[in-house]
Amino acid sequence: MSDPSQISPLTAHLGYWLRFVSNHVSQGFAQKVEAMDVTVAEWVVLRELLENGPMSPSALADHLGLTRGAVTKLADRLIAKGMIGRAFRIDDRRRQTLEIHQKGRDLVPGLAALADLNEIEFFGHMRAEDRDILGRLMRDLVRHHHLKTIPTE
Amino acid sequence: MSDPSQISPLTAHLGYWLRFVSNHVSQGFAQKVEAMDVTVAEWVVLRELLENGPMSPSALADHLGLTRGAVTKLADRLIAKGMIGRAFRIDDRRRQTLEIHQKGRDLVPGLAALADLNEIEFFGHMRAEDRDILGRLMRDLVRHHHLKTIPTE
DNA sequence: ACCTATTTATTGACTAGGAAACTAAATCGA
DNA sequence: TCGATTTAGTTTCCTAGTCAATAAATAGGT
Repeated sequence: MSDPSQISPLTAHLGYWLRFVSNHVSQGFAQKVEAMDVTVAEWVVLRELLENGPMSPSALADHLGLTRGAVTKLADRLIAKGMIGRAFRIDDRRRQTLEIHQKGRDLVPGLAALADLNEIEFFGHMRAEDRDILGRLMRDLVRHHHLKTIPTE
Repeated sequence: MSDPSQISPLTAHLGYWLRFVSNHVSQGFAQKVEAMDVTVAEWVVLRELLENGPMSPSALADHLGLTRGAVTKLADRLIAKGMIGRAFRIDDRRRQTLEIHQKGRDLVPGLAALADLNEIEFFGHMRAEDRDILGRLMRDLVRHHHLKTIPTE
């Protein structure tokens, strides 16, 4: 029963390969942006706030597939760096709105260029058709499992 | 220059989708194994020690693509749970050997079954052809970028 | 033999995130 | 109106990993 030969190898799983590749893509991007004093997670938040405008931590959590706790901490770090701000509401004092500040806004174009560069470095060699297929498969998985993501498509 | 319309959306990047999907797959597996009082990282270690036999923390770090510090902490947790053991050597007292204990050994088949289940839950609905394509694209990326992988196949 | 360099593992400070308990505020219902 | 419930956000504790500094032991050169 504990015969190792009956256990499928890690590498038999698509999840294994996905994690493996994804980790390297993120790591590559992390190295590119660290010189700008921004982490990958922080970049995603900046990008999201710039594209969709100010929004609540909860909305951000839904969009990015994070917990609210994670967003609280991310926001704290970004606020400490002066890149975003918290605005409290008068109508409902539980709620707040996260909005990008000029310092954060100014960083986005440069970071976006690095993101594009990273994408090209990693996937640029693939045939356009294969890139399309990969994108379609990923979006299909997100849709099929109702994974929360950005509703702007 | 800071016109948002000139910045490609996050969702235009394959890296974004890969990260998004991969995170959910790993999280799903983490939830399945937590009932057995094991984390994903711990499972990978158990599986590695069962398949390749006792080895040093350094060797384990190389195999798994982790730093030694990470392995030290992982090993500490697994030893605390009684699943593996540390054996010190007399010939070179810097070195040690990590070996799986019976309690750990007994867990591996059940955990492997959960890994298979997770794979089916997440990718089982896809057409076999699409699964093949996805696996091929991932392996091609690993090969093209010479990403280090576990040599235990 | 002795000093230096290298190797092995550990530790502490840090980023990153999840789960669950918690606080505060608003809403709902009788 | 007032208690109960729901909601929004925070906090605490945990896993997980990095990097850098450290300690301990061995290896190597003179």
